[in-house]
Amino acid sequence: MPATLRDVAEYAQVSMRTVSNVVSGYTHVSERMRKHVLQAIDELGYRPNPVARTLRTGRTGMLAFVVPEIDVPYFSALARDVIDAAAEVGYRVMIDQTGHDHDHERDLLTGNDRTMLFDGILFSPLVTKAELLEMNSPTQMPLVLLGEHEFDGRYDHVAIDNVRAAYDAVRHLLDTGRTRVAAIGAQPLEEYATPQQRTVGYELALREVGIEPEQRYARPAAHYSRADGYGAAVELLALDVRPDAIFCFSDLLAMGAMRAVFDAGLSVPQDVAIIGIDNIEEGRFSRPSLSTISLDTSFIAEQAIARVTARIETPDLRPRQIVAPHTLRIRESTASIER
Amino acid sequence: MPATLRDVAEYAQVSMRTVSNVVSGYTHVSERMRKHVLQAIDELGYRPNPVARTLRTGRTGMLAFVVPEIDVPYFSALARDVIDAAAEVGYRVMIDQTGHDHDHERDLLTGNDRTMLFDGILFSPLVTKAELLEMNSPTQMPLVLLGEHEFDGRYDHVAIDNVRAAYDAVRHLLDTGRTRVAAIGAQPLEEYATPQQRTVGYELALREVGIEPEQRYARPAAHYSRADGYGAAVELLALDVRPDAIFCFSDLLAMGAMRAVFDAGLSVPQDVAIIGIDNIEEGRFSRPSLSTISLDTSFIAEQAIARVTARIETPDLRPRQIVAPHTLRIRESTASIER
DNA sequence: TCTACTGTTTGCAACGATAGCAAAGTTGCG
DNA sequence: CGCAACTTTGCTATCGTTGCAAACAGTAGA
Repeated sequence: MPATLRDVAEYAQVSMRTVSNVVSGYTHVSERMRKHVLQAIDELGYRPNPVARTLRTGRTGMLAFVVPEIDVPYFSALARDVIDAAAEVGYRVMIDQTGHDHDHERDLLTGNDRTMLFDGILFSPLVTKAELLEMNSPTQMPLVLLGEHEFDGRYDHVAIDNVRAAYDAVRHLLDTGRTRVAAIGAQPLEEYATPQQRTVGYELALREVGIEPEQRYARPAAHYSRADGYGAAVELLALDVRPDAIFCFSDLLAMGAMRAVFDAGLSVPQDVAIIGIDNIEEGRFSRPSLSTISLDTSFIAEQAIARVTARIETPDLRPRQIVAPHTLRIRESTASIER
Repeated sequence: MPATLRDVAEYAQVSMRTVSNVVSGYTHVSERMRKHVLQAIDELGYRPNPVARTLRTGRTGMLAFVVPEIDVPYFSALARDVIDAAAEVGYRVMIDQTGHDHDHERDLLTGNDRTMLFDGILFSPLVTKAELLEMNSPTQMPLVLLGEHEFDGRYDHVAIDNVRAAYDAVRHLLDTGRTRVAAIGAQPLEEYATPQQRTVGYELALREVGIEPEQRYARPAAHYSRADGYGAAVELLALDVRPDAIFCFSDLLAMGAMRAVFDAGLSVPQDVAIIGIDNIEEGRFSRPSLSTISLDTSFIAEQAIARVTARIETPDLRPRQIVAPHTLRIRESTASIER
């Protein structure tokens, strides 16, 4: 049974209020009293109960970082930056994995769950646009969306310019002399904004050099996993006119695609160039190393934290859309080939 | 301002007590009344405040999964299984990254921090043995250690047999005809149990076939990262008598080591065989694919959850040490070579 | 010496939900 | 009609902490 504030007060022969003042660093406490109380605290091994404190103050000092799958390298890398950025401003971050579970996401947003344990939420959404719109309203929990951009201004967002990022990637492939550029990661459902936008960028770059996008070169991928990348690439390589480059919507897809190329007895980048998006560390050590679009995750994290903390202080801020920078990282997987 | 129990009671014209009975599924409530109250709850959008409930009942329904770095694939994969296993028994899991920060770990264990927000902790520790022993005592928070085994029976553990796992890995290298087997991952500080035990297994396997372990073939690694694996492998390859196999204490080290071998103009497995531990997905898609010791993470997760929930119910259980199975996964990186 | 003021300390209530208890009201059954 | 079982209620206490305002002490100025 841990010691409470009351125990300390009785033990030190002072009022609970004074003990509380000492604990929370209230200014008007004499040095003598402070010492006295601190000693009592120490002797009883007292620790403030954060639950009680939260009930009273309404603040938990914790943020939730919600992702579909924490074992996706991009998310875990981002999580790390988010945790660091939050620590800078005195918040702790708990990671919550929704696991492609719409119900779980809905619970979070509707406050069905333990949401009130957090002061704010950073959310990398999976659910559809329309659904999201109505959800957060009942709780009014400060919320910042990461990675999605196409919601109509009702929430704060931090994300890259997906159209531009895809354009830059494909443009790079074209610049190295490839002409049959395939894509992996398109989504049939139009509720998912990110793949939509990346598809737009992909087609834009192709058309700009006079190439009409071909339907059969655009393969869907359900989960942005290595396995999906592998499977999609196998299909692409089986086409009668094989692509000479593949733009993958994520590095993980690209890792799978690379392996599929090798298993087909072909070579990256000689036969097929490959580029991804995310700049995960795995791609720097792979063979060949993976060209990619690098997202500035620490920028994203810092902006998101700044935004959510601002909204905690001032709930009625106007929502802002923040665009994070991205840069092309050219590595071995898209090396130019002389013919 | 969210609705409270009192609001619901007033709105439905019933007592708070009755509302509480409905919410918590008390038996003696008529069907009519239940419907009536539920409707009021729905109309007001009432959600029980988990903080208040926790303060009253002492239960949060949440577990903390504490890891040094969430962006280490092994940890994020384990996190996933832990979350699933916990969901099975009605608990939610929050991931807490300590980031090699001893203070943070200490805070958690001493209850300095927000520990009381959780009913129990699953802990993949970083701190030294001696420190750990004293820490948890003040809080008595149910605690299960993952991945470490050498603490003297004061806590529940779930971990593989590290000596045996290392032995199996090295034995496999020897079986494929390699004789100069190096290791990456030893730790100079003896407080870290896992590397110690893996070193023991490594040396055991060597001696068993009459090879005396050489100091220069055992390289330390501070962080079990790709970069550390790369650096250590570069050093090994620069030796006048180059090793023909490398046993890495983690798959991540192995990925770095593989890249170092290629950068030195050599080949895996022809010139140097490489094996790791963890069986991360990355190693199934890498080129060559990585032989490894596979840990049964879902077993680890299930056992850990079973243990911590049991301890939540019955705090005075005798600590148990649970050994998780491991299996050798032979892939391309240790293929036999004919000479 | 008395007032004014700053600085310290305290008592009470409240945060929102739960639990125990006893009593009051309702219904069913013989 | 009376008794028992079932429902519903009001009241009060509790979890541990902090906000508010008042009370108290001590010192300086008039």
